[in-house]
Amino acid sequence: MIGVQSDLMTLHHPARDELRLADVLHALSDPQRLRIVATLAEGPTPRRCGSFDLHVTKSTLTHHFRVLREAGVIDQREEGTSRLNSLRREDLDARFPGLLDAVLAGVPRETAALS
Amino acid sequence: MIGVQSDLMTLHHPARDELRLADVLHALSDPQRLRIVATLAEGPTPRRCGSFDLHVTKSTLTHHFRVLREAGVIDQREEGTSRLNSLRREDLDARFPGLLDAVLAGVPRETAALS
DNA sequence: CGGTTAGTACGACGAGCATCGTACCATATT
DNA sequence: AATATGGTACGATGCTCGTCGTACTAACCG
Repeated sequence: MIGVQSDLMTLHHPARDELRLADVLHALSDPQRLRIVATLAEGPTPRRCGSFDLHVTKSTLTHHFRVLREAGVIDQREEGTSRLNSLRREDLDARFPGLLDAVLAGVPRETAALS
Repeated sequence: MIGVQSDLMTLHHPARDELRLADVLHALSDPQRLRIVATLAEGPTPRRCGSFDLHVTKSTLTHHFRVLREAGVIDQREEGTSRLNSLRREDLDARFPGLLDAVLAGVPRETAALS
């Protein structure tokens, strides 16, 4: 027991119809996470966790990615030694039409810092 | 000093161009506050704080209204013994076009409980 | 005046959050 | 095998949050 989400379990992603608005908004209500989402939205290709230039440690990064994933904002797939992150655009647009676009349009634009 | 926001000072509302996305999202990331905003959006007339049927105490209510006001989501005006709340629709739409509508459209619809 | 109504202020409590450091585990590369 | 890379797990810390209760103020109604 205890291994509720341990070991070989796949990463938990909420299903589209399980997305809760308050959780999504909370996930987006942090500047670091907003930058992650904005960067993710800049290109269609999934990105490695490490390719985001935020000034936080690796463990903090892991934390933010988990928050985003568990709220259903991003999708994380294991790929070799990395974890590839992508926006769950379709699901978000289906459940909360216009929300993601409105948020992305409002993200302050000093978000350069690509890899 | 100290009386930074005390006594007879008018309630502090951030100006339109001072609205910060993360703060707005955070203000909206609580179920109770989402209900307040949704209820406010139902009619054009400002509402008293007490006219929202949330199951929290008065002091908690006060807290939520302050969070919403300080994030710039609502406007509060003193009116006799009450405080009239209204959505800052124009300001929000100007700074974050489509955001409020997207959020309102996504608020779970069990929000009856009018006065 | 006394009482009611609408709301704030303050203080408290438990929970959660953002952050970090250290330790650890895979998978590659050399 | 040794090292590097990309990331997690766990524990800790300090702050903020949501909630409450009690006490208080201000305005209105008799």
